Amino acid sequence: MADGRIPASGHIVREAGPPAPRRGRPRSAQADRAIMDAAAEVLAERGLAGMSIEEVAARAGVGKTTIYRRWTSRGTLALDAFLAEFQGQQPLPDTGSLHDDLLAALRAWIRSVTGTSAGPILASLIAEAQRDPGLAASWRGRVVERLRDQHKIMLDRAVARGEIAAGTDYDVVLDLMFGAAYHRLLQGHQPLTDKFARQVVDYVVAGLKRA
Amino acid sequence: MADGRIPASGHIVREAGPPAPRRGRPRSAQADRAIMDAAAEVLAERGLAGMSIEEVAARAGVGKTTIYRRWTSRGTLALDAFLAEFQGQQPLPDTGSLHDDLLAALRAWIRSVTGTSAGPILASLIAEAQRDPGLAASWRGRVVERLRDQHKIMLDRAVARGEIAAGTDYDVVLDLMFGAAYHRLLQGHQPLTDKFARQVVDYVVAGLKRA
Amino acid sequence: MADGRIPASGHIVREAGPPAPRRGRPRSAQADRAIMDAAAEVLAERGLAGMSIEEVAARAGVGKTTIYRRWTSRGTLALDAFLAEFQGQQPLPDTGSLHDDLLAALRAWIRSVTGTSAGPILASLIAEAQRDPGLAASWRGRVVERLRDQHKIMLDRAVARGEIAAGTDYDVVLDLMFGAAYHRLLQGHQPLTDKFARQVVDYVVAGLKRA
Amino acid sequence: MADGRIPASGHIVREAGPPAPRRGRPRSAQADRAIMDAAAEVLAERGLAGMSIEEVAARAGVGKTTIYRRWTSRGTLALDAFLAEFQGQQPLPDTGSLHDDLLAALRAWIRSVTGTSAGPILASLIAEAQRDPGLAASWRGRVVERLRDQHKIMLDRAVARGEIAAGTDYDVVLDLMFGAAYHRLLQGHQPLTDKFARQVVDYVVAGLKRA
DNA sequence: TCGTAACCGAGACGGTACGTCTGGTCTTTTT
DNA sequence: AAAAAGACCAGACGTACCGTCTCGGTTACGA
Repeated sequence: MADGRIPASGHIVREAGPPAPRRGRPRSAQADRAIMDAAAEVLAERGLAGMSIEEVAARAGVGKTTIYRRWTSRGTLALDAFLAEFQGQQPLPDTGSLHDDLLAALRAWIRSVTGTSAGPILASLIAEAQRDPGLAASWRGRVVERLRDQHKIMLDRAVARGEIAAGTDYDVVLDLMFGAAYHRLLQGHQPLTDKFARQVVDYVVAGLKRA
Repeated sequence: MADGRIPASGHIVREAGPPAPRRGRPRSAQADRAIMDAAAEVLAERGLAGMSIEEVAARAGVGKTTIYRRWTSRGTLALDAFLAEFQGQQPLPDTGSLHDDLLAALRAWIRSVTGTSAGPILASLIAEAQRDPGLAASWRGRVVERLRDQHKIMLDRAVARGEIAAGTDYDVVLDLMFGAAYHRLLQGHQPLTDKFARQVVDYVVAGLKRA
Repeated sequence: MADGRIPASGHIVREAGPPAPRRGRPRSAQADRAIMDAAAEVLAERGLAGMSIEEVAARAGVGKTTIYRRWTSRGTLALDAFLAEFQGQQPLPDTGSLHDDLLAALRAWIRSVTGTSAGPILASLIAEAQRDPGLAASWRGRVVERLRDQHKIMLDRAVARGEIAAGTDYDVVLDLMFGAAYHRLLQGHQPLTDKFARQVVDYVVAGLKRA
Repeated sequence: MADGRIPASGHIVREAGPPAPRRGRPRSAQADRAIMDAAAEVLAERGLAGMSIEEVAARAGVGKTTIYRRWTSRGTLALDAFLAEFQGQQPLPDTGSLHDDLLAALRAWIRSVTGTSAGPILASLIAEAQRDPGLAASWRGRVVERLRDQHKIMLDRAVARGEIAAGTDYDVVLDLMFGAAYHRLLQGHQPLTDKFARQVVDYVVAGLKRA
């Protein structure tokens, strides 16, 4: 599963059969919300490095155990709080042209990352994932792969339209495009401008049509 | 300067004039070496996340202040220990063809990153740089820019040979290529294979010639 | 009442009248037994300090509330578990001589306290009573006073036999004798030997006849 | 040693020889005082059961580690704070008569225990010692034995005067007398009155002269 | 025979305190 | 003036229990 979220009740996971009885007091949805809100708040104020479980618990008016019961680590909690906002800001454009689709997608990403507090948070989540294997797995499964699946649809359409060759390696194409963008976000050696977006897409599409 | 290393003597930096008298006991070169060795050792064993100043000091047989006197943070110490090995493993190929130059450079990078302990350390240094502005500055100045300057020489040669256009934006080209590589290193969603290196260089060069 | 045991049903205590209707599901005698057994087990293994309600509940296969419904505190539960064994090990000797009666009583107490697990448990119950007023009251009512009433019978008999004066302050006599014994149990500065028992009784009886 | 106090510096204990160099920063005497004062304060306010290391640290304006560096447990810290006041309140009377010496000593003990906050603290220290072997050892060594040595001097004098026999077992005599007093303190079944003191001493001295 | 009251096990809840770890600083003596 | 040593304050960590609460369900009585 690898989503960092700890499932309710210590029972063995059931594959099928009746809907499972659910014993004991159910998890409080209110606590859930309070924790997520508090986490998002602290995250925006101080970043992931300055976010302690202790403070999130205090702000949410919740015991620390109530957090530890749901998330395995600071990182996975932050990921959930982050995705609540970031998820859905990444559209799946359909302009009829690969070039314009990719450009729209990249622009949306850049806009999220430079225009909101998402940029540094996203960066620090990748950073945290380097030391928290559980978060790394969640990150790959819930962010990287999910976004990538969306983006592959654009490439599928381009193949269907005959714009690019059928055997194209989608992963490499997307690594080129988003790798460049993540590179600038993480290293900070150059700004994430709109001109950059256009240049990247131009190069990538040019390479695709030639290759 | 931004190299994270703290210069000897707390005196005001002298611009010119006599070679400066240097009062008091000079810094121990032996302590220097012991610290670097200990840091490299811990770094290899436990990674940056598991490296505490406390332990490095203990292993080096050195007081904590002796470390704090030389480096501003855990990250800058780790950077120094890292560069002692990584520096120089990145060659400046000159094959007479842009494609082969880029491929050789990327292959060297991938070899360092997958074949030695440098990969995870490099990743964790980038991670640490997200929370330590001093390290971020050092990282950009001593790693990113330095390597980039090397790589730009390859592109200069290609322009001179007439392989690519004169106005080409080197930064974007290098971001595409190395961005893709860093992307796979940091996200871990796909492996850093030789095939990947070839594909990336093919795409980038194709795009360059077309654009 | 002060016995730490909580009576069934939250109803107002009735003074007299019909035998009370008793509505709702009656308390499970099986749970009762399971709790007492589990408590005795943990008590023997880890002592009172290492006995948590949580673990007793888990071992007894019982919800924590089922325990809290019956006992006001860890101490009162432990007292019940303790008395189940200790009660009845303290005989009421009747040898025809005060000296021998007291000696038999003291010997029985010392045997319980040194020969079984009762010693440390008894000590830790007195310890716990210092911080739990409810337990302190129960302890006095159910252990100290009860035992004392028994011992006073021996003194009554001695008075009847003309062995000691009629006005003798029983409390002081018993405090001397058992105080010395408790002292050694709690401070551990000297062992509770049979010789000690004999000496104590000798001194006390000598003092009684003289005074 | 068994005094619960942790000696400074991690060095091996030296038996003899030069006064030892003492490396590193010495323990702060100011922190020492602040901790003791804070502990005494909390102890008086809430008793030992309500005294947490956390609060003592906070009140003393000191890090928790600074306390843990000096004392092995809550109990040994409390003992130190307690003895700072209690020690010295127990005189060594010399009236020329065993009866009057013992009475004066017992009265002084009762006065300390009933007239000041020492009573409940003393009781809770004995209680705590039942679960903390380190405290138990300190308690025996620093309180019980020390006081007992004082009291034995009174008995020595009585032997010298020919008041009591030479072979008298001092431990039993003192257990009788102070055992009775501790008994009332810990069980609370009867008050520690002056009449009680007189009766106890009368019985004990009567027993001694007869035996 | 049904409703209602009190019980049952499970487990989540808000808290407190634990003892440890590390960070970065400060204070000694020694070189 | 720098070194090694080690104590200093601060504060987060993750855990253990506390005593309470909220579920779904059971058991007995009395209407």
